Amino acid sequence: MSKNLTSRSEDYSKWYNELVVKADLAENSAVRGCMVIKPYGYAIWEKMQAELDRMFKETGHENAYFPLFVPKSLFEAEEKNAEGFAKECAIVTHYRLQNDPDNPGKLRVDPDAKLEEELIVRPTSEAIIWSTYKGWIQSYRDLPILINQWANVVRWEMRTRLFLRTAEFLWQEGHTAHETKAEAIAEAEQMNNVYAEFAENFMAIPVIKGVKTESERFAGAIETYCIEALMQDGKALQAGTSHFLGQNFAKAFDVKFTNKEGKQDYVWATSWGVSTRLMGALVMTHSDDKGLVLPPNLAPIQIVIVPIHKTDDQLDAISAVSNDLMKAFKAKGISCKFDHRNTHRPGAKFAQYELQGVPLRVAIGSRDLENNTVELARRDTLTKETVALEGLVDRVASLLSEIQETLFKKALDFRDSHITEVNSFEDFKTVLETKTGFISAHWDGTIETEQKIKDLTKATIRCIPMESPNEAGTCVFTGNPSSRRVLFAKAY
RNA sequence: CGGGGUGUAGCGUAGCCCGGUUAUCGCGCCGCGUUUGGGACGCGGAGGUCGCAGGUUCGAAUCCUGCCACCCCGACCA
Repeated sequence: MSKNLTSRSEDYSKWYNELVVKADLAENSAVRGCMVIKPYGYAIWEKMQAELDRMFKETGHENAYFPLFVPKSLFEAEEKNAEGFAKECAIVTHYRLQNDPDNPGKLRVDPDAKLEEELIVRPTSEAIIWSTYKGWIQSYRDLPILINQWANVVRWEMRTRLFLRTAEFLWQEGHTAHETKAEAIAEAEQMNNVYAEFAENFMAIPVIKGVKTESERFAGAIETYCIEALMQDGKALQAGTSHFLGQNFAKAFDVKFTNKEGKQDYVWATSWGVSTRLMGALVMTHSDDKGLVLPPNLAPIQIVIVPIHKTDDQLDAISAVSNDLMKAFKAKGISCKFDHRNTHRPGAKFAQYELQGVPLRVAIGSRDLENNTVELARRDTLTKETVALEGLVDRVASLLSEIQETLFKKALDFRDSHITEVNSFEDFKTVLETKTGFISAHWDGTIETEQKIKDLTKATIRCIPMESPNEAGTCVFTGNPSSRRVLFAKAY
C-alpha cells in the first residue's frame, strides 16, 4: 500500500483503505497500478459525477458512449495524438483462448485467433469519436455537436501512483464539433471555467486557470487550457484540462461540412476531461492526520448520529430522538446516518467517521436526553460543543455551508501564501526548495529555457495564468525580455 | 527501462548476518463474560505455500542461482 499521497502524514494506508485498494489480484498479475474503488470512495465519485453532469447539461451537452477498442488504423490517423500516446497503449492482438496441450488445466492464447488488425484499448477517445462524427456531419445545420462520455481509459504508465496516475482510470471526456474557430475556442474556455467552478464551489479546491506552454500541451491540440491546484505538500496538480483542437482531428478523419456559403470546410473541435485524479486532489488538499476531510457538498454522509448508552432502554430513548432528527435532516436534504451498532463502542465510531471525513457528528447520551441537548462535533476544526436539540437542524444546515466555505478559505489561504514572485534564478531555486509552491516569474517564451529550468530544478511551467496582467520584465533564467509572468512549480 | 530497497497470517512486524524443537510479537478476527460521554478489559481460540521455482545440506524463513511483485529515486504522464 502506497503511503505517499501526501507528505503530511506518516501513514495514510488506513484511511486510503476506506476509499480504495490497489489491485493485487494474483501473483504474476499483469494488472498493475489499477485500483479497486470501494463503496465509500465510489460514493464520493458518484457525487462528483452527478454535479459535473448537471453542469455539462446546463451548458448544452449530452451524454453518449463510444467503444473501448480503437482499431490501430484509426488510432494512428491523427499523427501527433497517436505519437503522444503510442508509448503507453495496451493492445488487443487475439480474441480467443484454448486449452494448453503442454500444460494441462491451463489456458493459452489460441495462435489461430490473431486479429487481422490490432485493437488499441483507448487511452483517450478522439480517434474513435472523430471517425464516428464523420458520418454525422454534412452541413452547418448538423453543428454544433456537444457530447460527453463517462468512461474508463487505459494508459500503460511506467510508474503509477494511486489516484494520481493509475493504469486504468475513470473520467469524463467531452468532444465537441463546431462551425467556427471562435465558437470552438469559446467552448474550450467555457469548459475550463466549468471545471474551475466545480473545483472551487463543489470540491473547495482553489484553482488557477491558465493555458499550457507548447511542451505541456495535449498531443494534437492547438491550445490546452487547464486548472492547476496546489497540494498541501507544496506540489502542483493539474486538476482538469480543456483543449482547443483546431481542425487537426477534422482533417485527420476527413470531417467536412458545407457552410452557410455553400463551401466545404473542416469542422473545429474541442475535447475536455477530468478524472478520478480529482479524488487524489481532494485528499491532498483537505486531509489531515486523522484522515479525510470532506467538503459537505461531496460527503456521502454529511452528519452521523452516535448514540451513547448503557442499557437497551436508554438506546430506545435515544433512537426515538435520533429517528426524529433523521427525518428532519432528510427533509432538509441533509444526508445522515444513525450508527446504532452495538458491536462498536462510541470512541471507535468517532475515530471511524473522522477517518471517513464526515463533516459533522452528533453524539446523544442519557445526559443529553435529560437536558434536551446533543454534542455536536465538526470534522474540519475538530471542535465540539453541547448544543440545544431545539433548532439543531437549522444549525446543522448552516454549519454545513460554513464548513464548505471554511475549507475553501483555508485551502485558498494556503495556496495564495504559496505563490511567490521571484526575479532572479537564485531566488527561484531557493524558494522552490525551502518554501515550495508556485513561483511567479518571467520567462522568455522559449521551449529551450523551459527545458533547462526543468533540468536544473525539476520545476515546470504549470500554466500561463489567464488573469495575469501584462508586465514588462526579463526572463528569470536568460534575462531576455518577457511580457508577463508564468507559474512554475514542481508537479505530480 | 536505469539506480537503490523490500517481500514472513487481513494489516504491521521479530527471526536471516552465524542453517537446528511446534516461526515471534502487536493490531484485527471468532467465543464467553464484564463494559459503553474519545479507538474497552479479562480468559479462551482460529488463522502461515516464510513472494515463486530450482539448488546446496541429514536439516533452509535463514546459504546459492534464477524469476516475480511491490516501494523510493530518475525518464514518461491526467
